[in-house]
Amino acid sequence: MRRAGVVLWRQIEKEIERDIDAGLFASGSRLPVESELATRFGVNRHTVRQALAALQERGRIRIQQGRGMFVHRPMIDYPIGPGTRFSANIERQRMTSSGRLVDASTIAASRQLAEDLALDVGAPCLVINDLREIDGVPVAISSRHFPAARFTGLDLCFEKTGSISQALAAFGVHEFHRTWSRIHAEHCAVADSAMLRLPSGAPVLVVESLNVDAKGTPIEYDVSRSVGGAFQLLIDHTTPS
Amino acid sequence: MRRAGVVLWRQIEKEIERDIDAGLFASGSRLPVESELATRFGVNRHTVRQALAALQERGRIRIQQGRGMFVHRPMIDYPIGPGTRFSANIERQRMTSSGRLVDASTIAASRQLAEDLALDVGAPCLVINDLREIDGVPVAISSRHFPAARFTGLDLCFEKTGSISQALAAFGVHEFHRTWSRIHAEHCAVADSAMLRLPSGAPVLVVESLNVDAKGTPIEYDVSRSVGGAFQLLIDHTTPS
DNA sequence: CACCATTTGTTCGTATGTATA
DNA sequence: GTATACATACGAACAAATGGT
Repeated sequence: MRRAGVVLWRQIEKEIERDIDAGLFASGSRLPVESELATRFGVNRHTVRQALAALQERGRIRIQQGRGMFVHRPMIDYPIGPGTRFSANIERQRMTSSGRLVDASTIAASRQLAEDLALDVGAPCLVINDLREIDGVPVAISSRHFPAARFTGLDLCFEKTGSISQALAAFGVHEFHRTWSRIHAEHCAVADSAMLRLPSGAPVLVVESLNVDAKGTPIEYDVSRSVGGAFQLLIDHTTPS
Repeated sequence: MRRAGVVLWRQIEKEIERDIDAGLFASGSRLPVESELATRFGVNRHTVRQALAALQERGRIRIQQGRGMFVHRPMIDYPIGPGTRFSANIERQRMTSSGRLVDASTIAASRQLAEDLALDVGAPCLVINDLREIDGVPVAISSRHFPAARFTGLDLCFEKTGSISQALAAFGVHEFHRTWSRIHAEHCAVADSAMLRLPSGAPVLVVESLNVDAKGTPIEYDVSRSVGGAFQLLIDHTTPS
């Protein structure tokens, strides 16, 4: 197990970090106590301590004397602006992201939805719910609303490609950008708690947004609910684009 | 009681709305059942229903068959951009806002804080904690960090005026703007739960931001924790200013 | 699982006032 | 003035959803 050329505590540091990344320890949860880790890795307690100190230095865990060690999964930076794309944001941070279709249906536009998508009240809207995962862990549920008249069959296209951008391209929309975002926090609805693997009542970050095509016509109204500590939205007020 | 010239159900709608605004029913709490309201107002159940339907249409209550009717205090729209100011945002929506100093202290800049405020690590920083209230209800706690070297005494100035803008003006800063914002959701810390009158664990919206003066020098790093359903941040991606 | 009470939703019918042609 | 259409208001009964026993 022990690789040559790399000091022991570095190997242990990497191994613990892998466990954290794999979701073996939830963010905020307690790590096993030092002595337990020492026996697991078959080394002295001092050796584990060196690894743990390094992890704390890099902000991966928080050590509190007398209480324990708590894993600290750093939030994923998520810049939002006109050109926001999910996968690109995540993959820039060396993580794998995937979207999975949960269900699709057609509803009649409510007053608010009609206003956002510039439709008549009651106009048919295609709703696609998809679950976004990062490194295999579900982090967000997205409810995407499209004018059904223009995008019938988009759900099938999305299911095949797994990407909204590609699905939209199949409908002739090669370019689109975000015009506004609305953000608030609420507690997780029971319906979502199962899919996001959260206790009902846990905080979720809700981001609503509107995408328009190159001509400025609204094409997608999106409500995305993400796990509380998963994302940190970044907004740069200096650059317009 | 019945005014002439205004139809009955409109009068009842207004009266119920007044009760909600007066805080007679807390946000999320159940309204009396239809029959009870009908007898209270001395009208038929249909008449109350019309009033209630109108209130739901305007988003003031949420009606659920079999469960009841629940008051829904709408989120306060809070546009964020370079020129974001708290009081101006709130007072635009016909509410009274006030800031109250909780405490002030001087700390040494951490690595992150030093980076944000363009200071050396360990440089003294003035921290002002203030509680923001709307219509007398606490909605947010702000932790404002200033370079102590430039702004010693700012806390006293803030305590007197109750406004950061005015306090800064006294220090020769008449113009400042926000360069970036970082946003995430987490659950309420025990320390804050008392002041925000929240159950510990309730969702809070955390907004970090950096203000710079006219020359682009960082003057204030701010962490604001607001009650989950209180605010809806609005971001307009089309206008840079 | 069935059963029940509570509460909102829906659909009849009836009567009245008001605006319009 | 009359006829028509529409919104308002009341009454009674039943349907449907919810939550608990």
